[in-house]
Amino acid sequence: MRPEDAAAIRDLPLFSDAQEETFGDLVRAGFLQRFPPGVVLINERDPADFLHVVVEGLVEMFATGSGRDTTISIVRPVGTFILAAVLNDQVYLQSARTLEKSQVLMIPAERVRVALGTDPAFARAVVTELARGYRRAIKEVKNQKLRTGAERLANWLLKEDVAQGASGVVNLGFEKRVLSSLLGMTPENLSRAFSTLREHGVTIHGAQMRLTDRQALERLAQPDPLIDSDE
Amino acid sequence: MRPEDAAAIRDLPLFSDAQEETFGDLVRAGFLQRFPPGVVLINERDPADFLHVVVEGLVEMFATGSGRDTTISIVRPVGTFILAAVLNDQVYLQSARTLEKSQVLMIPAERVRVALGTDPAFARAVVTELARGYRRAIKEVKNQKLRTGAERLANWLLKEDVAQGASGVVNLGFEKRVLSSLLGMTPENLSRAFSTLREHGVTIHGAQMRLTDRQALERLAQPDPLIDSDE
DNA sequence: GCTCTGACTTGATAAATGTCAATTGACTGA
DNA sequence: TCAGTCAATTGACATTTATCAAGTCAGAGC
Repeated sequence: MRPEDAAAIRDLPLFSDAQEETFGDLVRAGFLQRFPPGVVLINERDPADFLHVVVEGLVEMFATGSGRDTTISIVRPVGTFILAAVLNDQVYLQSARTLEKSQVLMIPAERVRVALGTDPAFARAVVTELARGYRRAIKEVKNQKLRTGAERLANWLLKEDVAQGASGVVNLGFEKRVLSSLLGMTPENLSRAFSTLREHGVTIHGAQMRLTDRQALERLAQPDPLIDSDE
Repeated sequence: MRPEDAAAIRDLPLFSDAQEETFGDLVRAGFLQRFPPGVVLINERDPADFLHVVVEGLVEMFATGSGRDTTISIVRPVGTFILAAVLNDQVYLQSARTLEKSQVLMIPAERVRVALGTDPAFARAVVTELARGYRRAIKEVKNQKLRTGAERLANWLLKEDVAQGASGVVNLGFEKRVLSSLLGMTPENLSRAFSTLREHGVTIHGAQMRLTDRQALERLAQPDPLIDSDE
């Protein structure tokens, strides 16, 4: 593992307060693997044997059921999955698939549970991270139940613009069909939602969107920090 | 507080492994209050000053946005809300309202955070509870995104029947409009969904439903333990 | 440069769900 | 017993979203 990768992992709030020994143990026990795009890393229903850390690339968390599938979230570097399954030693509720070439550190679940028991600072960080995960999930339930598809798209664009430097330009970074799945709609419907947004301050250029009238977009989106703010 | 209430709270997985002193501190610091039905106990956006324990009654967790509102969950005795907001000292993402006459113990948030830092057994229980909360929320995201309204109703009935003793009779326990909100649909649509289920093994008698052909209902519902099992 | 493939867009139609209004039934209070 | 209120049901219609099909475009491979 390159030193800068270890440093980036160390900087994650989950690990930043852990004792040096704890962090060293976790990272040394982990396997760092490279994967090409399109590889399924874990399957829902699998036992949670590893805590995965996305060091480089992009990973889609998804789930299937009733003959349908849906994207639950996109994990960027440096991000982890799935802490709750690892800590409670239960099966994964989601599958994960690389969207682009990725590097993933796989830390054995047992080592994470041991660290939880021996390092109080790490335990506190785990609590904070689990609470943040819960709050993000509640925000998503609200996003799905309280908003139409076009509203979810509008809010996603506003949020993503801020995440990408608030320049008024949003680069998608993955295929539109993944975005449609994340937002809870079909690819055709996402296309129609983008068409709707053309009249509300957005222009579309392939995988890049420009927010040309932010206030018009916000009027449609009605952003709410209790749904849209970062955790 | 009646001894049997304290015993019931003690039996909650969150508290059952806490040291006697920790548990005593938390309970003594709490205010036990009685509320009539229809009372809002907390509002979303409020600072999380208390961990609430529903000792008796029934509490609806709900949220509003875009001029709409939705029921996120129903808390029965003995259940708590909202641990994640208390631990991370952040605003509530949900509001709570009594559905019937209720007794609620309100434990100051600071005391919970102190207990987290001093009692390792309690801290482990907190981790487990936060992980369960996260997993429940992910199951709800899947429920909302992967299923139609009638499928959600069918699965709710199957699950609730088991929770009520698997007798084939489900007593709603609150108004149907609350159930419609919980399932993510309008009251009219719930009514239509119940009509649909009449042809799939369910008969409706006011607030009581009978499952007359469980297999027919399961064929429509397609229950999935990764969505429907208890956490 | 050409062909093929897959993502995306668009059109038409179907299904699911929401909105609005009217009616019915149960419950409460006088 | 009657009147009023509220929840629920049902009907009609509107909106949102899904499905299916056809066409377009960009990119990859030869």
